[in-house]
Amino acid sequence: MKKLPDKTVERLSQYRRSLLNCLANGKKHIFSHEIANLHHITPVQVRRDIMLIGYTGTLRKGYDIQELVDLIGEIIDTDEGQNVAIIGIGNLGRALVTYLQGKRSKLRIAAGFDINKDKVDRVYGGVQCYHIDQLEEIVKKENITIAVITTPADETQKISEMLVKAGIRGILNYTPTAINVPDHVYLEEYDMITSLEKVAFFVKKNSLTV
Amino acid sequence: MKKLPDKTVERLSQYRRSLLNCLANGKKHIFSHEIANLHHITPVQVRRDIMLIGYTGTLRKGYDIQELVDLIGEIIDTDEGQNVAIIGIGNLGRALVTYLQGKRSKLRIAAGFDINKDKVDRVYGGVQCYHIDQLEEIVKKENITIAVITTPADETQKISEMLVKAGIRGILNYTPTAINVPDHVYLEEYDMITSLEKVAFFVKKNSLTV
DNA sequence: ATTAAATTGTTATTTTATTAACAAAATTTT
DNA sequence: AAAATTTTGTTAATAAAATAACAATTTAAT
Repeated sequence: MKKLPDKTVERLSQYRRSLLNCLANGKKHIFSHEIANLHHITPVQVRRDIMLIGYTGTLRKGYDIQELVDLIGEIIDTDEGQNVAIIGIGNLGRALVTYLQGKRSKLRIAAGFDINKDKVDRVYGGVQCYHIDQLEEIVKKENITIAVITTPADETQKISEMLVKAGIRGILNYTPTAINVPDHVYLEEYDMITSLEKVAFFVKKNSLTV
Repeated sequence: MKKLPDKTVERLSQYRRSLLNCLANGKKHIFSHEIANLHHITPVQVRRDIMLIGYTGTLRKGYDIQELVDLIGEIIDTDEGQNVAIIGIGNLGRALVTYLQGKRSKLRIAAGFDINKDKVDRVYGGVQCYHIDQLEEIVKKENITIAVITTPADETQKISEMLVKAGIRGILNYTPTAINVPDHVYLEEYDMITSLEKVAFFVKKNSLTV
């Protein structure tokens, strides 16, 4: 398979979620424009994404939802699934646990980590919380490959070094501080304040031009 | 001012945050490559962004941090600031309140909304929580222009219609369900599960090719 | 005083992502 | 049975974003 564009990967994940929804409602087939409407994008983009993963629908009947879901699964997921650690069991960490629960995903939150003694050794939404010092040990034991950093504090770079050392292969960083990781670790960063300021900017701009 | 690219707006917000940090540490000037290092991007991109907002540094001395911060503020912020509502005072909503506190931002979280009777009329991190039925009333009273949807549930489209009706001009949607809004409302959507699945995909891919 | 190094600002190029265009085939309508 | 419509798959065109290239200029080094 040729290299999938970043954005296509993101959209495939989203398609799958709404396709699972359709399946749950007893729907069997779907047209590109239906998928497009669910994600307010164009039907062409949907067809192009689907083309890129080598699936073909049937003319005038659309795509077989189950087949498409399965294929997206083959592309995105690993057979055994992947284990995720949440670093920082604050509000955001707990929100993530909630969001993932019941999503019959191949991603399993296998552990949480914190420095707060009150949180360590407790269970949050079914996730055991360990002290950050146990990181390496637990990452090995639970075969964790992915970490989500949700600490509001500014220890981020230090934490990321611990993660890399422990053998983590992908990091999703929700901290406002950007971090540096070696090439073999995939890094995705997202900053909520920036998103909010972006919305604010475009609201301001629209107000001016209207 | 010519139209700023989306991505430039995002980066300006991020630059400002680290520049404020520098200021707090007593730093007065900064080079493009220093800013670049803080955000692991290239110096060219930094210079280009700064060029687009019409600021010029001094050769061999870099950019005056205070001036740059002020200019970014002029571009992103409004003079009076903007008021934000959080829809859904769950974990994610509370995380946002925490993240914004003490960030001396022009964005003020003016109200929270929920349907849970236990949450209504309480104060979370300094933010008063109202029942969702009071939305229109409070939005007018507090002059709220921006809403962040952080409900995990699937009432999203209905909520977004309420927001539009109440006069909201920009929405940041953290729900996994995409929503439709009229053209005059700016919409930004972000899906945490998708980000996580994206990381998982690239971790898998790297494992295969290495 | 000359040369070398560092740094900005800007234009040009390349890459990535989106949208448009359209042929091919299945179905429906006339 | 022929024509019209719908829908896919794919190539071509456009737009957006990132990177490279490089002139201009200041400072530092020789």
